[in-house]
Amino acid sequence: MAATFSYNKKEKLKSRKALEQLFAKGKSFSVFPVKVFYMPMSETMDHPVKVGVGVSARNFKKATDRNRIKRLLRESYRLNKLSLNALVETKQKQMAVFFLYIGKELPEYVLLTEKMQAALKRLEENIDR
RNA sequence: CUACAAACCCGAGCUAUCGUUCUCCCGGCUUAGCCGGGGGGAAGGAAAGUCCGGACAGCGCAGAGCAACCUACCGGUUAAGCGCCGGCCUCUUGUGAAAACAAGGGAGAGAAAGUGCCACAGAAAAUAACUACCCCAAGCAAUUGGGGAAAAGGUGAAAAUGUGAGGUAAAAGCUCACGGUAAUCUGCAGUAAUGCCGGUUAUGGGUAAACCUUGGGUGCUGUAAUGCCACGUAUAGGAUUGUUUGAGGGCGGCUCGCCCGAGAUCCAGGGUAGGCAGCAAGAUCACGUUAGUAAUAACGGGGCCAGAUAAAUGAUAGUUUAGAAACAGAAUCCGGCUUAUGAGGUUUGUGGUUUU
RNA sequence: GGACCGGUAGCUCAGCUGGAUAGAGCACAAACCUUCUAAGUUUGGGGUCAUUGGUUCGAAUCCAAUCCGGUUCA
Repeated sequence: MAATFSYNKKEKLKSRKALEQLFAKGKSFSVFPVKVFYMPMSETMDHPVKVGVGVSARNFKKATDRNRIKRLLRESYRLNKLSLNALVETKQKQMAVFFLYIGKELPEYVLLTEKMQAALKRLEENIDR
């Protein structure tokens, strides 16, 4: 697959079953204000790394705010995902990842990009464990 | 010219790079799909609150009674409405000597069917007699008893239709005159609410956003409805109950009636949580003409304008308006109402200032 | 997406149905008791009854709209 910055339907984590498993059995760490859930998957998927994003409706009542945070999360993942994807692919693994925003204020794009880079780096370190 | 208020309009444009979703065309492949290239569409005026009303679907194309809920001046408008338009009555404010005019508000049927409630104060708060007044009786007298009488009495949100005259023992709509209010009848104007003139009757405090009465209306549930396809498990276990002496059901609260009827309820455990239709051409949008005071309707030719499913419009940089736009994100679809909202524009009203 | 409930003192609640004093417990403050503290006793302060409007003589209570918080169905 070509190394692009895409983030289309295939790369999204959509299955309700997979999400339940991820939250129940997956591991997690947080790089404030983002909490990362991740889990290696055994069954084959149509893309090696599937990613979802989310915000709590409790912290952000307005739908526009939630939409914006999700967009920013997606954007920062999309632009920084390359090395993780390459690593996972060379190791012949499959992964499900979920980014949950746990802050209580609207983030700046620059800050969120930094945090996302840090989170992805840590994911790469933890990939074998 | 400026400040404030109200109503309406508008709700951002362009360029570059990287991306999302739907769709059409072309090409390729290992052809229910995927990949590559190209074209096109892609949130709102409120998408919101869920406060009303429909469309559509299912429930037996739901039968009777009660209950419950909604609604309430009149006419028009609409698919429909607690919306909108026009009118009537009424209240408040302003101007005015008044008539009236202007602006704004009105859950605007019935208190003369019945029941309830009306604190404190006050004689009394609704079949009014405490004081004072008048008459009769008793008593030397103070006074006591019986009756008449709503004309006077601090109060109170509210006190029994106002003024004047007659009348009387004292009084009283008891009678009369001029009024007020309510009901009703004739006539006139108006489709009607209602208004005006005249007559009759009454003079009964308020409260129906207290119960209630009257007129009108409502079957219920909602697109996660509903129809279908695919996949999977346990045709297993325990308890209670029932099979014509009828469990249970027919998605509304109760009763009745009708129909179906061999399973029903609970416990523990197991499985699935995918796809297609519904689902995007319609009470549609903008324009024009005609009818109408208006809401709105009819006609004409023209346009096609989101369709996702952990859920699509973004990020970065520059630039323009005007200041790195405010409120804010479709989820079955429409018509309203309500609320939030940046800058600018238009109109109307009020105040101030300057010039003539 | 639909349905429903609530908002009263710093906290937990009553009062609302049925209209006229805003109250209870805990907490807080002061005094008494004690060598001191706790406990106990007595006293006190503290409320735009979520907001706005309406009905009424009078509204925490009735009605309407709005804001905020919560529950529930599939």
